[in-house]
Amino acid sequence: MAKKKTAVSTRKKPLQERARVTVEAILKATTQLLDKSGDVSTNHIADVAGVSIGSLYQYFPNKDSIFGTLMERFIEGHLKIIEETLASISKENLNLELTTRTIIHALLESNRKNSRLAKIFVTTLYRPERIKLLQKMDDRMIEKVKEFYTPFKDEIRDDNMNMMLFVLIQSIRANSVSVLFHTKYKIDDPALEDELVRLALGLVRKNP
Amino acid sequence: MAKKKTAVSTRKKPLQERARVTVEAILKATTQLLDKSGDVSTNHIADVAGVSIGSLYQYFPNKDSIFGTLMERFIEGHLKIIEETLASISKENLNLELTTRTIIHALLESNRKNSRLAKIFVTTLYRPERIKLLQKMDDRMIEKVKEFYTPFKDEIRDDNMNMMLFVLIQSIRANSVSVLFHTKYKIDDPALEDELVRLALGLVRKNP
DNA sequence: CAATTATATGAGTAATTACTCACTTTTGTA
DNA sequence: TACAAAAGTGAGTAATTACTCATATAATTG
Repeated sequence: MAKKKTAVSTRKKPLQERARVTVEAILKATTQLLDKSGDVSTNHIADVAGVSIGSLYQYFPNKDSIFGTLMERFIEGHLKIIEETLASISKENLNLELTTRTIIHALLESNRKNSRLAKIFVTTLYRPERIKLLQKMDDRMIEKVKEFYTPFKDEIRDDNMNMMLFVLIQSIRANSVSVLFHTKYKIDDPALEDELVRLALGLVRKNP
Repeated sequence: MAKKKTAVSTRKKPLQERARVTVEAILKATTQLLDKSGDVSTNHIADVAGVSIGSLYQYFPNKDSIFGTLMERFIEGHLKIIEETLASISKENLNLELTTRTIIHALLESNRKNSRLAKIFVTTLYRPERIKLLQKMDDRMIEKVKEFYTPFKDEIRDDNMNMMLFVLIQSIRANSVSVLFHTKYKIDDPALEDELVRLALGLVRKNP
């Protein structure tokens, strides 16, 4: 069949190490195929992963759940980056511009390294079956960034906080992903980082 | 067959009025289906359009070309909005903030009214077969916005001009589309417009 | 009013493909 | 070692679906 909705994940959780290897191989193969080839059928995924199609369906209830898993990982990665930056910044000598730049740099770097995942993100994100996940993840992002900015609460605006952060997050995400598709504007161009820092500060800073 | 690449558009151009009606019906039906239903097969599109599948293939060499046409229209619409705003602004009493707000307002309004098309845009844009079109359209957008800002060249930055405008365009586009998928942040929330205006000015204005 | 060209039709088809299931092999453990 | 549970296999299948083509109708033109 071409389409089919299987009941929500009643599949096995991998318990043994070899099973975890299988699952990872499937995810890796999917990433590769989504990036390169046109053929992202489950059979082909299984082939490339060096695994039988039966094994694939032991751990993923349907094809879409593979994409879903990849997407969750992508956002989790971003949340983790913010957390780590949050933890690493020195509590003395706090500097709004510098910490903003640090986090933007880290996000850009992450998208550069995981460009495949990042591209898949944008091509599979805005599908009806994903919207809820998207909203939940955006909420978490906003909370994290809010936390990130608390040490600077005297410097930043407090009107419109949520919308402001929403716009900030969307902008950084959109730019750091869309450059992956462009040849003219590149993710490792320092000018991109500069513009995003300027964008962020222009948004969050109180008007003097 | 599930996939097939037909030679590039060797199809008929609609000459008579009835043929143009047919083409429009197909595009309209496709828009509807992409927005609502899961079934966007060509047969179903033809059904909803009230047209035979044979007619569909008289004017579209393959399924994807329908999406391509829709996408071109979407961007053409945005370019037109900028042009119109450009034409309408009074040559005296030029005001950077006001004109920026005018154009952002118009773009948001356009996306609100054509929300279906806007959503399709984002879900079908970043596919390998579209990237070239995307780049060409982004280039045109940048040139248009550059033109838009020439009357204010004393007030705005002139370093990094292209990257600056690229980031600006991506940001406005991403935000005005992504809110269409969210329930919490809405496209007709005045706060969104405010944030985008702030974002734009923060990016383009010279540092005092 | 032909003759020509444009438009419309839709049953048929060849490919593709998501997923199942009956079965085998491997691993953990009592 | 025996047994159960976990993991792995892959041929088979039922749907789906993009697209063709032989044919019919409508509009245009001379």
